[in-house]
Amino acid sequence: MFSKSCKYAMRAVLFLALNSSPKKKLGVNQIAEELDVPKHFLAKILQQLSRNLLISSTKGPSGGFFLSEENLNTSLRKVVETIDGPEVFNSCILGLPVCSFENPCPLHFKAIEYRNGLLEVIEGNSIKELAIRVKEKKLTI
Amino acid sequence: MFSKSCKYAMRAVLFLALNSSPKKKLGVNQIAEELDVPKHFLAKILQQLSRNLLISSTKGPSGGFFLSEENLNTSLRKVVETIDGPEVFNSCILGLPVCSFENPCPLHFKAIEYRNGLLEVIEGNSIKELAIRVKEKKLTI
DNA sequence: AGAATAAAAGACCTTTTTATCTTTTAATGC
DNA sequence: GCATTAAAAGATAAAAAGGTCTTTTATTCT
Ligand code: FES
Ligand code: FES
Repeated sequence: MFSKSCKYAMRAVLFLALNSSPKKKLGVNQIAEELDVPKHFLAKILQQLSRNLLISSTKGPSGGFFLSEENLNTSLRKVVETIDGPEVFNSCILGLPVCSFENPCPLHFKAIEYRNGLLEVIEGNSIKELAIRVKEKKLTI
Repeated sequence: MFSKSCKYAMRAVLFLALNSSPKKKLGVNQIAEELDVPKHFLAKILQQLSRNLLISSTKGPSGGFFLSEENLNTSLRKVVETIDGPEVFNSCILGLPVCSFENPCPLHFKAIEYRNGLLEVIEGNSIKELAIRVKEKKLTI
């Protein structure tokens, strides 16, 4: 479903939502260590998210990555689509050139159900809301 | 979710279920052309399935690939697991080292629902049954 | 201004996946 | 037995994904 980059991205964003703020920025090192992902690779991903204004960052001493209020109020779907492209939620699970109700593959209806279920979670909630849920339900990221 | 190889494999198997029989074998060329997939690549995949006894084949003139009655009565899940490995339906959608009820990620429950829905289709039906459904409902493969 | 810090950017490198091409082996029909 | 056919097998190559390292740029603090 999601590329590794995308998985790292989602986890990092949730981690930032839970552990950073405009006055408490985190360096790649900390994030990478905490999530146990390769740090240079994560840096690339975070830069990409930053360029696309999905996360915030400042350089220099006491700089780092964090989520602004605006960042917190967007959906994880944007993060996913920034990394894996807009087609992730729109392509046939069997690889047919188009996924449609008119020309469904044998897995289409189940697959759609699934995709919609996931979208419900990552689009129906803001990053802030997801982070709250993670904390309350002690979910792992 | 599935690798390209796996997608080709699933489609090819369904295609064989619909268009071949022990007395009507199909060559890679025909299958590849019909499904519009790279033929040499498909050949490799079919060989792998054949080695694992999920499809049948004979060499020589009037040889080709086909499904035996036994092949028809197995599940697509075996095809999937032969190509993509047994972990496809068992790994965390966010890439956490383990996927479990005890340590769920934020997408765990929705993801599980999805996976189970897909499994229902590809494990709850034999390849033969799936093929019948494809024909009746005019599904695309 | 200058030193220190941390992200941004860019150049590489490695591995895996996807794809192609060639040679070998087995079956068929004459 | 020989020519033909088609899969099996193997070797190679191209592309994409994943990962590392180095240099540059911006910021902060002294
Ligand atoms: S057509 Fe295959 S998932 Fe929609
Ligand atoms: S823990 Fe992530 S899908 Fe189960």
